[in-house]
Amino acid sequence: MPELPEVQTIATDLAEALTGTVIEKAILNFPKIVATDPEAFESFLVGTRIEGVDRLGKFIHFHLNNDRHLLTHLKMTGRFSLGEWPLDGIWPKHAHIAFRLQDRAPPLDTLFYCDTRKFGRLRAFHGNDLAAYVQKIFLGPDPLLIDAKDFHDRITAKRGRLKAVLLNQSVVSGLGNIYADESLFAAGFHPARSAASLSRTETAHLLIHIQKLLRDAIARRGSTTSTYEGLKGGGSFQNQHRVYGRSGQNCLVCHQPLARAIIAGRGTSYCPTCQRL
DNA sequence: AGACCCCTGGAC
DNA sequence: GTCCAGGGGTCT
Repeated sequence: MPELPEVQTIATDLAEALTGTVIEKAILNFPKIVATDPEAFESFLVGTRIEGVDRLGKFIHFHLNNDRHLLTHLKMTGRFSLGEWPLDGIWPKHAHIAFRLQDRAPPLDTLFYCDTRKFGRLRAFHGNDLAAYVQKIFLGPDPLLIDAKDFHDRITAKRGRLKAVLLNQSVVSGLGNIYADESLFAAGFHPARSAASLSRTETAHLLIHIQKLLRDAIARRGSTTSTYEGLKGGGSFQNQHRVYGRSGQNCLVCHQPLARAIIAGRGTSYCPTCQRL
């Protein structure tokens, strides 16, 4: 499941592969994957040039010319791949959109959006509409850019358990299940602790661990799991996980068994000894 | 805060 | 066949 480091890796790779490229043609194989008007989607894109690709929380943001924007959320299983324009209705498995790239030769003349579970969504916007959409969903600041005071104010303003608050994209945008569990372990906080109870010192400590974890994970091109695949293959940060996917195994610090709970509706791995309420 | 929903594939 | 994976929207 792509989270901030995986989405960052994909966006960086897309930017390198596609900046300056014109979208010659686009076809939808599964219209529901487009959350804005699917009828208008293809003509919106035809002839536009990709001027850059970056990340907005867990969204991938394609900057197009003429103040047009394409926002993609990969959710659980979305991915991009390069391939050959589908002839005779033959598409790669789980490919839902094809973007034909100008001045590229087969078999790499097409960008595909693929998504096994079809949870992901693409949205096409003109500039002002993009800003309005980001406001509408209350997308919070990036955890890599936020300062300690703003982080403290946002975390402690929410009632609820700390893990649930970290996963709330309107508090900070980009953390998912893996990096929430890993950062709580690294910082020594119990996932069920009340978010509002953290002191200034504690939120500062937590933020330092979140940022270090995200930077290390980006440096390793993210975590490869059963469902994440980047444009150029997976990352290697899964080898650094200390709690995610390890419940029942022993804590690498205190050697007691890691526990599992459901918090915020998500499977949660933590060390009951090292992470105190 | 929790339940359900959107979906598919892999583990058992 | 049943359960599980879990981002995020929606409803209670």
